[in-house]
Amino acid sequence: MAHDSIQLPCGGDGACMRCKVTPPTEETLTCSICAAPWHVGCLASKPETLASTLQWHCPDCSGDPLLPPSVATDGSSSELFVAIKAIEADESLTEKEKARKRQELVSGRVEEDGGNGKGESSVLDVLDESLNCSFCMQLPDRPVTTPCGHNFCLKCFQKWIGQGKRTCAKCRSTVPPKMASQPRINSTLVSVIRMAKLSKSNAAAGPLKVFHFIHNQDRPDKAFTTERAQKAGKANAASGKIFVTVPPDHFGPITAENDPDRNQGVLVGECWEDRLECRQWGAHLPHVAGIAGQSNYGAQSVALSGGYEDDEDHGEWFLYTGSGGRDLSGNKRTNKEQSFDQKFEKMNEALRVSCKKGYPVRVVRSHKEKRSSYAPEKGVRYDGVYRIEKCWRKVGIQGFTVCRYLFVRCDNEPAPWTSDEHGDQPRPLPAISELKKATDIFERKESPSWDFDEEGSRWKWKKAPPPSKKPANAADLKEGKRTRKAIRHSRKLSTRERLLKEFGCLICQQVMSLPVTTPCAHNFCKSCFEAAFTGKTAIRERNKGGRTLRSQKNILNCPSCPTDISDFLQDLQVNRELMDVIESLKQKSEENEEPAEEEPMNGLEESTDLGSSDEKTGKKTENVDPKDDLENALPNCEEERTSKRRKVDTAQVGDDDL
DNA sequence: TACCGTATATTT
DNA sequence: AAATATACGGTA
Repeated sequence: MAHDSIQLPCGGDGACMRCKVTPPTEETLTCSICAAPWHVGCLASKPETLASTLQWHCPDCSGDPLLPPSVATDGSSSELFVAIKAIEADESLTEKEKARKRQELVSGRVEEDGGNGKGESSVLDVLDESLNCSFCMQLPDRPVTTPCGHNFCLKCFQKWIGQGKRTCAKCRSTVPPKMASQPRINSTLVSVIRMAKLSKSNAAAGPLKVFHFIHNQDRPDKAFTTERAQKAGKANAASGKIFVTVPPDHFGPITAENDPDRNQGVLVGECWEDRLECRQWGAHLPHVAGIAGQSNYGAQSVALSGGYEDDEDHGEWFLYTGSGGRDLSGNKRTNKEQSFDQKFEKMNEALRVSCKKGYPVRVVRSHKEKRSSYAPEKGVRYDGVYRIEKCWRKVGIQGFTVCRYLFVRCDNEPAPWTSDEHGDQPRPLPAISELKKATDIFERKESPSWDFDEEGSRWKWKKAPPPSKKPANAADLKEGKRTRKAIRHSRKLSTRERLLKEFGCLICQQVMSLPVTTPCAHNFCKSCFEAAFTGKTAIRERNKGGRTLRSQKNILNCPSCPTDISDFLQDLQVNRELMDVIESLKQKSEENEEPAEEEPMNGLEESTDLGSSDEKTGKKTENVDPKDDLENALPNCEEERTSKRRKVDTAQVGDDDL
């Protein structure tokens, strides 16, 4: 975790890691998110108000999540400051209790929720009771799960690790090095928590908004152009039909109007197998290059694929590196070695134009980015739009100059890794320490074209987007016929049922019993999980096979991904917190047992029945696709999508067709 | 690890 | 209009 800030918290011994002094209590400040203590004297900016003191977020945490809107009142923060100190000094309290007390102090309430009487609303309580992160006592933000089955916020966990701890904060089990260095976000929990929150906030309001994670269902009309290309495999394939009708120089989200096939647009969280498939949905058109743009017009999208080691990903914001500086002679497509300096020209200039104008830039993340906690584990995922707030040049890791860009998220839909019900709100820019050594610093002077509209509480175009210079994809215009959208209805599931559905085992697809969570953040029934390894011993002799046999340790892969989880298998721990949640949900579901009216669940064939005379090869029927229902709970997280299964989500009420 | 079909921006 | 340069892919 490269911390950009030179501000540092106090270490395990209480000494400030920056100035090395152990500050007195009154000079320490505790982060309300990660609970780490900081030396006030070493902070660049101190909270000024009472409220902000109580809700103070440390530089690590505040660089990223929303800061509480700064309160205008000045204040004698001292009293509350003192109150907090008192709590912290109270030896009779456990850390947990302290954290809770702090929270209560801050919020001035004992427990959120309370009201809303209806049984439905208390699903949040169910999660709350079992799943809370023991650092901040909130439902985990970007939840990560230790092999011992305890759930924390990513940031709280990283903070803990950053203090040199290598044990679980809850049970003191050892945290494996891989988990410490590359914690994976547990997407099932992300979805479930968000869903629970949504169900609460929408209890009285309109239909529940669910974020679909839909897999690309069609293949290109013409996947290959030449025999040779076909033979050589996908890497050499022509990219095929573009399904959306936006022009190639379209900026911003792709909306339903431009998605004739599905009429829903490209939603945050959508995943594709590879860059070619991603391209077909228009999220990022170049199938090799990381930047889509034109130097005199702007950049529409970027990919984070781990190709540039200077990149630094913090989720809602990241530092991106320009392209070029590499020797591509010899017919190479990429080259890890940089051999000359980058300049603000071509694609790098295009990015600078988007910065200058404040255009929204679509961002996709690829599984190839291994250093980021926010990368999908497979394929390519659309993560929404970001703005480039500033750019500059600096000497990169390899010693040559690189162009740098600060991307900050500004999308109306929540990012795939948060459980927030809403998208971004304007956030303060993170402090970037490398700016001190930067040259050619460029910041936007004019007001951004894409900006937050306070009235509507949404991001939108404040100035007209630049006129497209290219024709919209004509492929779809040829047949005027609209795809008939499959009608899929199912009986309306209660919130609890839908939540339960999220807890599907990745193997049996039933609601998990005795759930276990792998270090790679996949969830299974304990029995299914174990069954997947029966007959495979932890020790195996490898007499054959071309390789030399080195360690005796068997490589046992997660059933959902290539991660070696043999260590995890050795000491299999049930995720009890998760299990408690499931049990409570089940129990309450049965209690409330309302006979739901069965509605016909019809065919949901995913629309391959294009009205046109397409030579659809009718392939892609690889999946038996058990019509979904509670029993066939398909987890709907992109991280969890392992096969070509299709998510059949039906939560939207008005999703009928023409 | 080597290698190549492709798409597109930019230059000729 | 055609040629060239470039690109954070993907596969055997």
